[in-house]
Amino acid sequence: MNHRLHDRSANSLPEACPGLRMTPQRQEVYRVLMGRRDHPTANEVHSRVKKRLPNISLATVYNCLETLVDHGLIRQVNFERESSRYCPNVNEHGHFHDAASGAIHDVEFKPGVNLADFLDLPPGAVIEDIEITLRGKLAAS
Amino acid sequence: MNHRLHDRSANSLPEACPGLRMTPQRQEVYRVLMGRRDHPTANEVHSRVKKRLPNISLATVYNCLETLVDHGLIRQVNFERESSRYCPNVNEHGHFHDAASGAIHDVEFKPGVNLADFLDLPPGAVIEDIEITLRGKLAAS
DNA sequence: CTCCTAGATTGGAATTATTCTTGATATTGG
DNA sequence: CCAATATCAAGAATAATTCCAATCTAGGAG
Repeated sequence: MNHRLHDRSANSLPEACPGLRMTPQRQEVYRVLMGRRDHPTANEVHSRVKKRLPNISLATVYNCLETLVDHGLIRQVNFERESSRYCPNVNEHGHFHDAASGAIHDVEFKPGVNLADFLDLPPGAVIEDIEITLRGKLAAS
Repeated sequence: MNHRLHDRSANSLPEACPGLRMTPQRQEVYRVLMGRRDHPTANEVHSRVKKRLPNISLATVYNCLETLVDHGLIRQVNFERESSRYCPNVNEHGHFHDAASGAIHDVEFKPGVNLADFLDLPPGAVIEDIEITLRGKLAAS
């Protein structure tokens, strides 16, 4: 049995993340996100985490999420003005929001595409972050 | 002097918009948005509108903006969890947020591009709305 | 091993954008 | 002109998130 690169099994934080102190709360918030790869809100994360850490506060969940986002371990995703959602997929990617089911699907870029290929960027623009959100329906296939 | 198609000079609502009752408040909210094509928040719109309609309430500005959005005359734009901003450009387009100046630039699609050309959409996805937000800096050119 | 300190956690209060409610006003069709 | 309907204003209410002050905890220095 060999190790896959970047195989973060759903149980642990990455062994070393510089400057990030590991705590049971952060560990569990991260575990919960990795375990079910949907896009929960802070509230939903709180509910899930409470199964193992019944006394954790919502404020702490917010803190943990913010810390994990700051360290690039998870991503924060916003849809319209709804509650923020959190996403363990740290690759550059977009989201498709299915209006019917409410489900959110990750949308990957096709390999080799470049933003400037399809967007008229302002001259001199250096892009640091991309957020692509699509809303629509999934036709019965 | 001939009329350009869709030339909405900065003074008036489109003559006819089915199902939309014109009122001084809506007129002025729209006028203000067309007059300065930045991306003001509801609060900023309120300030600007008050110059001509000193008694207008913020709630009414919110109502007017919502109505105009519902009728497709303006677009509502959200950045992260900041206040919503409103945009008189109703073409499909994205936004570039300059972190340094705070300015927001419209970003048009290059002609002829198709979403599915660069994104791996879920099978059967029918896109109804696209939101593309870029954050970054404008390098001195 | 114990103490000390920086950082983490908690619960609740505070904040902020937005929506809701209610009563007053205005507009339109008949 | 009147009734029905839509809009407006003001302030209360809501909901997500952040802030705050008071503990708590882990890890290093001694």
